Amino acid sequence: MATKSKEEVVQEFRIQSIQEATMRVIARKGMAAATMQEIAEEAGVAKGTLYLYFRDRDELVEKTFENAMTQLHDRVDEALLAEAPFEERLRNVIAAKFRFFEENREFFRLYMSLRIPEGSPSQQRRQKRTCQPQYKARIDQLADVLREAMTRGEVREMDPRRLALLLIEGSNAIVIERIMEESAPPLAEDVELIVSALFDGIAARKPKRSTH
Amino acid sequence: MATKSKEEVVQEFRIQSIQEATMRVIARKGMAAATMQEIAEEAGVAKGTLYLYFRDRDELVEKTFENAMTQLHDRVDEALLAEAPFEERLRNVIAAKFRFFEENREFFRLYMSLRIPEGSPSQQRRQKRTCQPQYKARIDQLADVLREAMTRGEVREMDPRRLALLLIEGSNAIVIERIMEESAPPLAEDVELIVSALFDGIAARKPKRSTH
DNA sequence: CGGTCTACTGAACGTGCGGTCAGTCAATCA
DNA sequence: TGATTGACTGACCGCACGTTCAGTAGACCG
Repeated sequence: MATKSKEEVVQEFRIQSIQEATMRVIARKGMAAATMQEIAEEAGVAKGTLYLYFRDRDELVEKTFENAMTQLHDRVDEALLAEAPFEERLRNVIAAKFRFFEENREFFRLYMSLRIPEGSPSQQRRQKRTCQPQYKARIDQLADVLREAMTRGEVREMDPRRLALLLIEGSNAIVIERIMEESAPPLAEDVELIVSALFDGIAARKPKRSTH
Repeated sequence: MATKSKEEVVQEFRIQSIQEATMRVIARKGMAAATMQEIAEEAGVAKGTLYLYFRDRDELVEKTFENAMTQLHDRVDEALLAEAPFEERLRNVIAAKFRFFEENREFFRLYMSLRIPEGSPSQQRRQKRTCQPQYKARIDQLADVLREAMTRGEVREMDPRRLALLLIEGSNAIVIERIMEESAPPLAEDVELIVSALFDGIAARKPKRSTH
C-alpha cells in the first residue's frame, strides 16, 4: 500500500517530535549534559518510550543529526550546484547556510558537538562512521567546486581543499556570532563581508573589480 | 626566601607532570571520556594524589588549559604587537600559532573542547568564567589590531570583529587539518595561503601587489 | 633507633546516568 | 461486552565515574 496507515503517521509524528525535543535539550544543556530523562520530559513522553523508537542514546543523537543535516545539505546544494558565476553561487551558499541556522538555532550546538569526536570509545566509532564522513564530504564537495572554478578562471589557483576549510570554518564562526548576538546585523551584510573579503582581499586598494 | 625549597620544586614538578598527563589523555580520548583514573595512571600516581594538587576535575582541566593558553598567548602576542607592517605581523602570528600547535599536539583536543560549553551546569559556569572570556579576549585583541591597521590604511575598512573571527577560525581549521594529516605540507606554504588569500583575495586577477 | 610527620595510596562510597521490563490501560476486535 | 493487543510508563538495575579518607610506608628528627 502506497498510502500511509494511521499508525505510520502517528509513529512518524512521534519520531519527529522526539527529535525536535532532542535538539532543544542539546541546545539548552549541551551534548554531554543532555540526558534521556530530560529529552523525554521535553518531548512529553516517558523515558522508556524513547527506546521504542531509537535503540539507544547514540542512535537518537545520530538520527537527529542526520535528519537536520540532510535539510541543510539540500538547501546548500541547490545554491552550490546552480548554473551561475562562482561568486554568485558562493554568496547564495553562505546566505542559505545563515538562513538555515537562524531558522534552526537549536541545531547549532549539536552541529558543533559532533565535529569533535567525544564520549565513549563506541560513541567515537559511531561518530567516525557517520558524522565525520558527512563533514568531510561537505569540504570535499566545496573543494571540487572551487577547483572547477579555478580551471574556469573564476578563482585564482591555490589548494582548493585548504581554501574550502578556510571558507567553511570562517563562515561558521560568523554564524555562531550571529546566533549569540541578540540583534545581529542584516543577513546580507555579513554575507557580503565574507564574499567581498575573500574575493577582493582585505588589503586596502582601489576597487579593482566591479562588485556588482 | 627567594629561592625555592626542595619541597616546592618537587611539588611544581608533580603539578606539571599531572597537567601533561591530563593533556595526553584528553588528546587520546577526548574531553568527555578522559577519566581521573586514566589521568592518574598516565601520570604514574594514584587517583587520590590528583586531589592533593587540584580541588576537583574541573580545576585540573581549567588550570591545564590556562597554562597552555598562556604559552600560546605569549608567542602570538610577540608577533602581533611587534613594530612591522600588518601583513608581516599577520604572517608571523599565524606561523607562531601553527608552530605552537605542532609542538603541542596534545593541547589541541582540549582547546577545541573548551570552546563549546559542555558538561554539567557547574562546569558550564566555570567555563563561562574562564575559558570563554579568554577566547573572546583573543578575538577582541585581533579586532583592535585590525581596526588600527584600517586607520593606518593597511587594511580595507570593514567590520574588524567579523574579520577577526573569519581569520582565527579559518586558520584554526587549517591547523586541525595539518595535525590530522600524517605529512602536512611545509608550514610556510599554508601560512602563505592564508595570508595571500585574505590580503589579495581569491578572485583570479593579475597580481596587483608585490607579494614579497 | 623509636617516634612523628606527611605525601601518597586505592578500596569504598555516593551519585547520576543509560538502559530494562513487568505492569497499565485505552483502543480494537469478535 | 469481555478478551486481546500493544503502545506507553516509570520504578528499578547495574555500572562507571568523581570524590573521600583511613591506612601505609618512607623520610626526617631528636
